[in-house]
Amino acid sequence: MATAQAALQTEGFQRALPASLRTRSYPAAHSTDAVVAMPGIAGPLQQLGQTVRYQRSEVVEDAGDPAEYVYKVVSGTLRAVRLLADGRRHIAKFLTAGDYFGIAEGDDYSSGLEAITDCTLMRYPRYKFQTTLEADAAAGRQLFGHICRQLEASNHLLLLLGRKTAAERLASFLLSFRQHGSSEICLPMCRSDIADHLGLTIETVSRVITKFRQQRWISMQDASHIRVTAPDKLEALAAN
Amino acid sequence: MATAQAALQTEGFQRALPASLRTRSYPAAHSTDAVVAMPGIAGPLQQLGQTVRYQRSEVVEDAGDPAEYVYKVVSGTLRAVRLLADGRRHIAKFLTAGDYFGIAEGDDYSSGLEAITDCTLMRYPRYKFQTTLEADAAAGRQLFGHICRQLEASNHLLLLLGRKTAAERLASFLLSFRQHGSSEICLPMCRSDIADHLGLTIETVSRVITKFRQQRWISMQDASHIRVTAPDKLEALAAN
DNA sequence: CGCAAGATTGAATAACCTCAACAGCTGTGG
DNA sequence: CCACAGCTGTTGAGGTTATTCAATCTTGCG
Repeated sequence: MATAQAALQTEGFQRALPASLRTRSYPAAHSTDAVVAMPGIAGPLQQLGQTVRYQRSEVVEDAGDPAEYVYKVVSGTLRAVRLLADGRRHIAKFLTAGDYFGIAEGDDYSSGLEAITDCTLMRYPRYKFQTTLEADAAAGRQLFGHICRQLEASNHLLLLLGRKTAAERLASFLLSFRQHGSSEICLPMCRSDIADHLGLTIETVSRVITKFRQQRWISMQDASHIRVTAPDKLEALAAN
Repeated sequence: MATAQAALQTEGFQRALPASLRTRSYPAAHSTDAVVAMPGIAGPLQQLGQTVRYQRSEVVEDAGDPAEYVYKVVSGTLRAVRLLADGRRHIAKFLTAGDYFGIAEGDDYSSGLEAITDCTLMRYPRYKFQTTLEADAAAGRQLFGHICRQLEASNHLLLLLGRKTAAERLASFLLSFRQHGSSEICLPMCRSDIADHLGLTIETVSRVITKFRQQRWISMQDASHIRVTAPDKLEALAAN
């Protein structure tokens, strides 16, 4: 690894470590795994799942670890994280209530899962999950649809990362967090999470948001509470 | 559309049309839909599919059109295309033999499908496809696995587009086209397709490939036939 | 040959990143 | 209560990467 890096530096492809890596902290993963009784959830999966809780910043699963469980988010927000060898990070998805993690995996998790807020998850042993699904056609159909929507979301994000400007990315991102019928946006994640999701730096995220505010397209109570005052402008920028 | 664009230009978020749009041609979609007898394909789907052929540059489906068919590639290479309103383009995936198109769709195709080379496809009416799948659990499992791998590929590409440099993107791309055990790469697509897949311009793609050649990491017979002479260097750059 | 399309190369520019400083908030301890 | 440290977010200056614009080269084809 270090030798490859050195070789590259002599041949014109060296790359400085991004500044964001210096300020980011990865808290240790002391999983509590508190198992709680969970009555009254509909569906055939309820018996074989456990309820588990994690605190803000806890690591639920690391990328590369054996994929033993499937998780379903009950409450809270999490991030699905991928890392390059030198620490550059991408967040493929923010997970909220109803989202699954660990379904479309091979033997190992291809991305990590980390709690952004305190959260509650249902955890299913993967082999039980699969056999149960095969027995229940309706649940299988539902899950198939879920994966399809997730693929569509990924492909949508590909276009954003491949072809949109920083301002367009932020506009798309903010609008995607709008609740139906409200102009209030609450962002549970910090700027570095947003930056790593949109393929930008925290500084660029901050500057674009400042510019939106100066244009009076948004107003802010604090860094995580945003009101969209000119949705048409943002929609024109997002353009999709 | 035009008004939104004008409004933006007065407010500091205007964006010039990318140069690549000027040189790119979108051939008319005169679909031939030649139906050909196709004997001897294994699986329960063979009866309800038609074999259709398309020539280089023909449009199979446009993004936004009603998703009536599922396609399976028999031979040739195609591209799954998404466009922004101003013409910026992204290619989410290059499809080759065995790949499906149209499975994970809602009512409409979310991306277009265009033939890069002359190609042969199996075409299935979508409703028949679904009902057949529900009747055949093994085929359903297989397709589920296929979608999962596709989602994994998309997420992998997200990291590439979000966090990798131009040289790293090209290295990853070239290596992904290596056939098992061979150092010869044959690229069926042109530079603008590569650029739109990797989120770059044709000029940048060209420059990086030139640099690889100058470093003697690759050699080229012509623009589409590349021999990898230093796979270790490319692998170190791709870093994944 | 002459033309068209794709590919390459060069020079100048723009967008975004890096580095650095600072502001605001929160929790801790005296 | 205040001082302080640590962390997140913001802002400014300057640098780097990839883009834009433009010219040239290559290849295939009538």
